[in-house]
Amino acid sequence: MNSDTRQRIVMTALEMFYVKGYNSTSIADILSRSQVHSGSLYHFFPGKQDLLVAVLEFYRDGIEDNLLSIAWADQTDPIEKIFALLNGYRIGLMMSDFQHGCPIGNLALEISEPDPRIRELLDVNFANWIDAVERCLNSANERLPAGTDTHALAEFILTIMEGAIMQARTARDIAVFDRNIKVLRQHINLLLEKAKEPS
Amino acid sequence: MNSDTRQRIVMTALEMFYVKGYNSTSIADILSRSQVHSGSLYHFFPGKQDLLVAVLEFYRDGIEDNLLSIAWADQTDPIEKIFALLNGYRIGLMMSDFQHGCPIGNLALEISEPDPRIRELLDVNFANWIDAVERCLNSANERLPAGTDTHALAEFILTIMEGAIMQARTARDIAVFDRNIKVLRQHINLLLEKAKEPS
DNA sequence: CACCCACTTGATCGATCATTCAAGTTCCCA
DNA sequence: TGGGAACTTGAATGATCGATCAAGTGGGTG
Repeated sequence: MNSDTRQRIVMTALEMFYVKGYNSTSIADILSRSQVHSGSLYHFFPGKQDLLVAVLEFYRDGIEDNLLSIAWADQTDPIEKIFALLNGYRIGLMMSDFQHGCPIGNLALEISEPDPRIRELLDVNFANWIDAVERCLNSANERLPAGTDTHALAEFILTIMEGAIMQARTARDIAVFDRNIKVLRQHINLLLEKAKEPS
Repeated sequence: MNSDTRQRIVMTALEMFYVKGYNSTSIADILSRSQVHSGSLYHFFPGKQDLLVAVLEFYRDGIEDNLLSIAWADQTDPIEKIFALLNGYRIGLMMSDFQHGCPIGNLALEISEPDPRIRELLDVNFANWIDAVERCLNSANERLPAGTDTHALAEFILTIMEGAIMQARTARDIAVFDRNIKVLRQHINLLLEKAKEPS
């Protein structure tokens, strides 16, 4: 099986869905960018939705190697790992002139009546991200107030990342992103301080 | 000038962009739903983008009367006004079975290369929302720690609202929204407590 | 009454959409 | 070496897209 062409299609689609969105990316766009002919694409994927499924699966399977391990390369403090991860998105925003946000977030808002497979994959991608942050928080457990709900806090951090990217892209101003991260940092600091207080 | 038809078109477009998104809503959709013929629509609007502009202007001009005054009807405490506003989106999510999120947020992520008018209107709509929340925070100024950046905090609250809606819609689970608001509440409480400390 | 102009009707346009398919080509295995 | 499966080519399809426009209708004004 020639998975070379298949992979080129998926990678091209990933990039284009990322930048233009799913609905605004035509099959013709993908074909011309990936130098593949329609027959080949439809040999591997029954339809456009199935291509989206493959893209989301690819993204899901690459989170560890392509996102976390890179962002965390030179971070040992688990709290700083979280901010390093957020900084990765910041860099993506700036390097692409605000074209790149979060691939999953874009799709999550765009797809209004998703195929169950797609909704599930969006969910799994969010869940994996939250899990990774939650593991960081759990590693810093003794520095946080007793009884801190680390899952809810990790979810909250994803929320801020998605919301901050949305606003920074709209304003085309990285300062919006930075201010949001700064307030998050203040919240974390308040938690760390509170944990030091005598109970 | 017959602004009756015009208004019906704008209201229909608002609702459909809200639920299906801009790209996924066709002119034909709007025509059949609003019982208007294409010639009439193009009499009032040169093109689809101009219709989106009208929708965003309509939304901008209605924020005070249609959003804030309703959410704040029986709230006097400025902090509680903020949570009442957030609760309005919560109700919208539940009543529409997760179809309604934030009209502006959806469009902000969907429109990748916006007409300058559109980007500006998205920005203004966000700015008005932030201003409203900032006014609440300023009203509660003496209860917050000295030197609190109320603009950044208001921006942060919008961020959380947008991110929380995104995740709750994807999971189709209101508990996600609630957990996010709960963490925000904890943050606000930490600020209120800190303000009471002797300096 | 006559004229005009705002507005409506609805058929129609070319472009683009996702998708199909018959006719290739390549390559592995028997 | 021959056959068949995997894959490629690229023209073609019908549907749908946003947009156009000539022919109306109706109400207000001169």
